[in-house]
Amino acid sequence: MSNNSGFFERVYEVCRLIPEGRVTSYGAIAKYLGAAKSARMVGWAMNSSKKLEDVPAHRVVNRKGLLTGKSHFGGSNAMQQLLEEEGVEVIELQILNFEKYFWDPMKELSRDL
DNA sequence: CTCCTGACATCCG
DNA sequence: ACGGATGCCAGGA
Repeated sequence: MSNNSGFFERVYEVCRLIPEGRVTSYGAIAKYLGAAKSARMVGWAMNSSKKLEDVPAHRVVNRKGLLTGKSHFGGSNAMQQLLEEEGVEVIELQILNFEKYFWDPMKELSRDL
């Protein structure tokens, strides 16, 4: 599972582990995988994950807490709505109290790994 | 088969 | 401090 050779597979795994009402950034996931510079790969992985229901890409935002990938959610504010439904306050694709809702895989998953 | 792009982040100048 | 260039992997044309 987590021993997959694919970089994407690891990204999917982390995304699935994101609890509801929580958000994380591409850089956090990338850094957790050991490739902070591969943050764009994380986004690209999400692109593939669009067809995967197990990957809540709407919980993954950029370092600014901005829902950059909302364009991939049908071109609507669906991404923002999903987050609001989970209890995350989002105004104009910008997450309020980003650090408060921020879920760090390195920090959270580090306990079990 | 080869080149470029892709939902970002970080370093160098 | 700000701007431009680089980096990672994989898929699409």
